[in-house]
Amino acid sequence: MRRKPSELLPIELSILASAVELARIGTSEFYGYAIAKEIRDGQGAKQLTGHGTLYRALDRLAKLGLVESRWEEPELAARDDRPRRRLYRVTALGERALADGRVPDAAPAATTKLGHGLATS
Amino acid sequence: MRRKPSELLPIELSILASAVELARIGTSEFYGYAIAKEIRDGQGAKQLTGHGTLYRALDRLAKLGLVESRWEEPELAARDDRPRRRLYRVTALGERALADGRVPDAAPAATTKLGHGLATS
DNA sequence: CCAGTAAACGCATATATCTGCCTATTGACA
DNA sequence: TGTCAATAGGCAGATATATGCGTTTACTGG
Repeated sequence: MRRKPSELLPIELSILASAVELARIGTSEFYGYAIAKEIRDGQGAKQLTGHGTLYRALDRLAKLGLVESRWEEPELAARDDRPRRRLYRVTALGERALADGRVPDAAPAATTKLGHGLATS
Repeated sequence: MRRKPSELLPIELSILASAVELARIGTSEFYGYAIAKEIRDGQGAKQLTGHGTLYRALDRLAKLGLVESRWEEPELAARDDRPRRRLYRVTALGERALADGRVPDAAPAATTKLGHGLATS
């Protein structure tokens, strides 16, 4: 789909919106399956059929630095007798991205532009 | 299907056989999914389509005392990054059942027959 | 021997995450 | 503007276990 790097896709917006809403309610961390259900119920992104799409979207958001993730403590999942969850939280960058509706470019070549275009790796 | 209590069903025989074979090789404990694959590959029980059938068979074997189960340590599953397994091992009773091809009645009303027929619950 | 019923089976789905593979879409560039 | 390529989406399946529900099978009792 040759993504435009500054724009958020509908599904990504849905995720961030759901997550921020959850955080407002009091749940600071979320996980894929729960978001999937919420999006599906709310018709957020015209129904995601499988879950693959969502998990890949989460990967993208993580790569963009808009969310952070950690694995749930294994004992907790064991106690609740269910598969282990990967817990996500929206970063400050993520919140800004949602508010702006666009990705604040993480490597700010915008203002400073050191060496203008030199490979920073 | 109105089970005859003394007989083992094909799937139950398959499970016990696979498990005992595994034990002979050196793996004393097994788990549902692995057995499912082995049975499916070996055409043990004319292909089990879903896994529900197998897990219920395992429950029955456990209830009969032919296998024992325990949950895998959560940290181990976490380290291997996969869902937690329920580990089974064939009991002595189970081995005997497999050898005999029938269930040695667990509550031996056979020989002793104390009080002949009194409710033992 | 036949009817009634208990129990096993098959299929679907829930819980959770992730990957592969093919298709559809779209931004970028000529 | 039209083509190319990068990427997102969709479907399926792997990893594990478990339950609900309708159908089928087979045992048991009359």
